[in-house]
Amino acid sequence: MTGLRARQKADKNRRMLEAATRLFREVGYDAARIEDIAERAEVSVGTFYNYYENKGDMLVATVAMEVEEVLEAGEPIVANPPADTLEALSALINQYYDHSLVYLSKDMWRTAMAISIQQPDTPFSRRYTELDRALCRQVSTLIQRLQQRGVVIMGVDTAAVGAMFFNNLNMMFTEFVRDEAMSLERLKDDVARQNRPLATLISAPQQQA
Amino acid sequence: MTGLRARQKADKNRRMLEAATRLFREVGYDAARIEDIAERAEVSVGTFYNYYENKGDMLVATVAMEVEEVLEAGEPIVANPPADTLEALSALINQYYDHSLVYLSKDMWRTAMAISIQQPDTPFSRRYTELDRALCRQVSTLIQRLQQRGVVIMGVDTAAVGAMFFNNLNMMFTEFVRDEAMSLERLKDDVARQNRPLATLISAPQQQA
DNA sequence: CAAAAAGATTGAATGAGTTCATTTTTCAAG
DNA sequence: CTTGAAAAATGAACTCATTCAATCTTTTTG
Repeated sequence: MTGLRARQKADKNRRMLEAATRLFREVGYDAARIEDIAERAEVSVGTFYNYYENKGDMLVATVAMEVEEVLEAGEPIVANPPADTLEALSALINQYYDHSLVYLSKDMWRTAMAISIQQPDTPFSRRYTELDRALCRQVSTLIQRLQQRGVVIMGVDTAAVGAMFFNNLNMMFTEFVRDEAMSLERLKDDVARQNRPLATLISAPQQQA
Repeated sequence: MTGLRARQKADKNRRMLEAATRLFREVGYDAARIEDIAERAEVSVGTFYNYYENKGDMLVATVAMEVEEVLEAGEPIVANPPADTLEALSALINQYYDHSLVYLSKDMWRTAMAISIQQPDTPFSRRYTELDRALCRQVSTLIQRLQQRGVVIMGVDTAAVGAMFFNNLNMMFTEFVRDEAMSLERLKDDVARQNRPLATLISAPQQQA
């Protein structure tokens, strides 16, 4: 059986994560004070800092959970994509976008992005970066899959094209969370429009019916 | 003649901007205390806050100056670009990148980007966003110019393609400032590689010599 | 089981950004 | 030259995130 100490530790960690996630959503990141999080989790402020390097670390931890889900939800689409380049891309990307606001608010995204840029060497920021890489690879893999199926022409550098699509969708998502008034639909439309030229140019000519 | 008050105000603002810029470069953003900036500029802390909403606002002000220069430096290239799509793009983009570290350190860039994401509604953040838009338009204009000269094929949505190139170069620059170890050369090479497929696909066939 | 070592917890103290009631300076009217 | 009002400047006080020396709990050792 696991030692008492290990169990207590896991339990405290769970309580803190839960308290923080709820508080972040309830009052926003800035207004959620460490003292409050600690109180809800029934630990002291000092204990919080034994588990997390700083306040931002805690937020990035919750974001990482979300991105992992997004990544997983993308797999079936990559495994069995629509037979049209732009449609396949949109299916994957819109899946990302639709999932993005399930657990997190725009405010939380903004803060998480800001932290991952400003403190790139904190453990959870590194994890965030890794997840970004994984998403980028997933897009590249989709292109590669389409190439194998003859939807995308041969001789295209799938890694380069995948990176380009990904950087574009990522940058546009950043713009989306920065603008509180921008809707998900608007985001999807804009990105689809931007993707169209490259998607069309790398596509093989349509088969006749 | 301008009133005494207006002159004093302009002078104080200049002193604060100068003090802040120098301190940021000397000791980094975090270590530069408002108290020190105020002392160097020979004003009180309170006065600092009469001119700038917060510490980050001051940094974004200095960044905005830098971006304006970059934008200006890009104009001659757009006016008279190399006759090859990828070369023209690289010329403009590398100009951006080379200029980026003249006044600002990676640390300052990271902080500025973080602020512009986290507090998008502060006046200087809005200016930063505007400048980003202007850069994006500049890239689109370059593509359009190449199209007019027959280097890029007709029927390409230059705004969409320009946005894609820009979002890619911007995202890659973010990655660059996040990674203290990444060199400018590495950044340029990576971006050129990513741009190649789209640049090639939108290019008109080479004229025979 | 006792004692020592290792691991965790604690919360008061620290320090930096930000606020705001008060004071000082400038300007315009009489 | 007053004087009242508007604008600006001020710095002590406040709010939090973060630290750390002291204390407590669990585990290991003899």
